[in-house]
Amino acid sequence: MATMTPDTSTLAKPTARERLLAAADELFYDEGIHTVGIDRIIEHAGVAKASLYNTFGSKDELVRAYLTGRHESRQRRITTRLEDYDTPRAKLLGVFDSLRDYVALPTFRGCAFANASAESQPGGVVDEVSTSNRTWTRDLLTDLAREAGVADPDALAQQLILIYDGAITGVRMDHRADIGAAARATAEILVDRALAS
Amino acid sequence: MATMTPDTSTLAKPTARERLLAAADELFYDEGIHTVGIDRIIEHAGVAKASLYNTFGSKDELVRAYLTGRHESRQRRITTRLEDYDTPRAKLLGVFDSLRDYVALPTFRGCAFANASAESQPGGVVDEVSTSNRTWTRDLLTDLAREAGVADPDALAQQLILIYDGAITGVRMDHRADIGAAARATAEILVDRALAS
DNA sequence: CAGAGAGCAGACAGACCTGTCTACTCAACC
DNA sequence: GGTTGAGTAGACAGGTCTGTCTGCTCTCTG
Repeated sequence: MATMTPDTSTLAKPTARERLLAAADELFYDEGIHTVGIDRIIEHAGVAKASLYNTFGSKDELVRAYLTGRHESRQRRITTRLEDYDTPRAKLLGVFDSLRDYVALPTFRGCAFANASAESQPGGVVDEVSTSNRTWTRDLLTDLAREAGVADPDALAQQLILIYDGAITGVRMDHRADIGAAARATAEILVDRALAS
Repeated sequence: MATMTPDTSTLAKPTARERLLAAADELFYDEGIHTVGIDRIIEHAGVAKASLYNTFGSKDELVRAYLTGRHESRQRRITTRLEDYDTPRAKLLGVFDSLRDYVALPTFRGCAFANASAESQPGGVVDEVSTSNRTWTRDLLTDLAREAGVADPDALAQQLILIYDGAITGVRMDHRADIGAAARATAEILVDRALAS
């Protein structure tokens, strides 16, 4: 049963791929994709340039890996969080509990996909990963709204996405600590209103 | 009474400054600031490189002029629109009428300030202009909410900003035509709820 | 011990970017 | 008609960017 695949997540020193991905994640997210050059990334990762190009092939593919990683860790973060809640209504609001905690982190600097999209050509790598990330969120909220028994799940999901995106932009631009809580409260108003009708 | 100042907005050929600003506005907004080089701008403006540096001094100052122009035209657009409405409540919703129309334009590509901010160093030119733009919006909504007589104008303004920002992000990322209307409808729910209590 | 695979260090090519500078044109105005 | 100001065209410097390539050093495994 036990395979020989090394458990890279718990012990031993990280591979070049992992260090590159960690460096890209930090630098791209903090400073933007165009602003951060290959040299900064390999220096921060403590890795040779050849390792980057052997592993990823191009900066564009590194960007794809960076965004894919963000997408997956976001899915994990929310999915895990929702296990703490029982009812569909509680899960809907749990998404906003997760958001509230997330935007309060000192490392928060907005939505990685929106940020990347702002400085990329349409139709490129960024659009691909962004789209699947957006779809996942909308589906999650629509499904939960349906399970909760609201009359128009699409409409409620759309309202909640407005709040969700708005909180991310607001914290990013205004640096107000209370926006996460305000979003959670506003979401509750809209959920309960949809459940009441 | 009639001065000799040429009315550049109505007739005659635009000055180099105006053509540069128009080119910067279009290219920076469509493709991002880092992506668009000086050469593309002067070519699009039909202007010599020396004219750019004589007029603005640096690319950074051109960026500032671009964002300042966006800020001012946004103020004009909303202020003018609000003259059509009588009551504070109608004006609050008028902001979202304006938003709904604006995000429906084929040229819409999100918030110029948020986009610029995603690819700029904190504390630079972008932050300066962005901050005044954000403050203006918040003050506008807070003042209108107060005039409308709601119990907690700050809270309502915060909720409406969530919706406002969310609509901009949503249209930008999802390309859904109906988000503008959904934002208007959600704003109405929150305004009326604040007025009822 | 020998060999292989992974990674490191860094030079280099070629493109592109910002900003400067020179030399020329043209129109307005006293 | 001469001067002045605004603009044009384009070469150029100096830096930075991505991506390639060569040669070396580990470390693990058979």
